[in-house]
Amino acid sequence: MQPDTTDKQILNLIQQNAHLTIKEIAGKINLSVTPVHERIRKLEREGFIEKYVGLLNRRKLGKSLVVYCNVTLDKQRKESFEDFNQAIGEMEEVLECSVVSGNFDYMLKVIVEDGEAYNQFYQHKLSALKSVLHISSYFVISEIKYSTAISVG
Amino acid sequence: MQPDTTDKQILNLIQQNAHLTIKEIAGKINLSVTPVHERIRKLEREGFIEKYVGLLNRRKLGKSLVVYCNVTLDKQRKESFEDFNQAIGEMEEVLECSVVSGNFDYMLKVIVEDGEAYNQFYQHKLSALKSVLHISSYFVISEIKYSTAISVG
DNA sequence: GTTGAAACCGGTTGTCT
DNA sequence: AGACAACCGGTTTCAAC
Repeated sequence: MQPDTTDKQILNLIQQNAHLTIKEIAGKINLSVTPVHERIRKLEREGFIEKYVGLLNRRKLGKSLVVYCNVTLDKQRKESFEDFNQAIGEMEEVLECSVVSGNFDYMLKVIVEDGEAYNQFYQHKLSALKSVLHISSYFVISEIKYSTAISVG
Repeated sequence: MQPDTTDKQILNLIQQNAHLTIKEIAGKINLSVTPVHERIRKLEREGFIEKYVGLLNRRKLGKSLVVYCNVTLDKQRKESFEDFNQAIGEMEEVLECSVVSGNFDYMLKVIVEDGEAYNQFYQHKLSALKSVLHISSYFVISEIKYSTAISVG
């Protein structure tokens, strides 16, 4: 079942602020608490809402450096992809990893303390993987925008 | 003030699941509710926890295509950066945007319905910006990992 | 989908150690 | 700083419309 307009309003509110009370949501969309409560449970049950998370300030926690990496694998090797995917899944420094089209194979987003920490990660973890052929690193100098909210029209 | 070990345990739990009750958190770290409650309020007040959000399933909502873009600006133009930053901030398709080191200027993460929607975005929004000199697009074929949780050691 | 009521449970606060 | 207990408010379920 696809969400109707009311469901989409609720989804938009929840992906902005998961601490809104049902009362507050109901007020914003001019409904009473009962249907809002039912709709949220349904959206959770059917998987439109995957999870609720707290977003932390990485700088205050000492994670000042974000790096995007382009990784190319050695295609000659058997099961390169499975090995790589598994290893990446276990690396806490890697927040995002996707297979992409184009000149290289993977796009990664890595978060670490600083340049030295990235050097450690690069040398001892990422380039240490046998399936990795080439890596290009792009250091984030300034974060213009970061959002987890997709546009729900 | 930097978070101590107990604070870090709380932060790790909250960035995994913002719907844990204080009781549940207290149980997991062998404390009673009072100190857990106080610590969370402090972590919020001091900005270690920035916000609480619901994460949606983009595929179920019809947003099947993720594209990473490398954008180069025309440096000759005055105020290219300010113009570009402002325009990007208003584009709902762009979830992440950072200034990066290297061959190009910006790394973007864009989420849209499908190839046709990306084409519309590319032609009428992104490349329509006067400050943009060059764009390279990398389509996500498979998402291996996506997390909002930074490692809090 | 709305209202109202009731039970329940988590958040919140004060007090004591 | 943590434990305990009491209070308050939101959540959840139900019935009736």
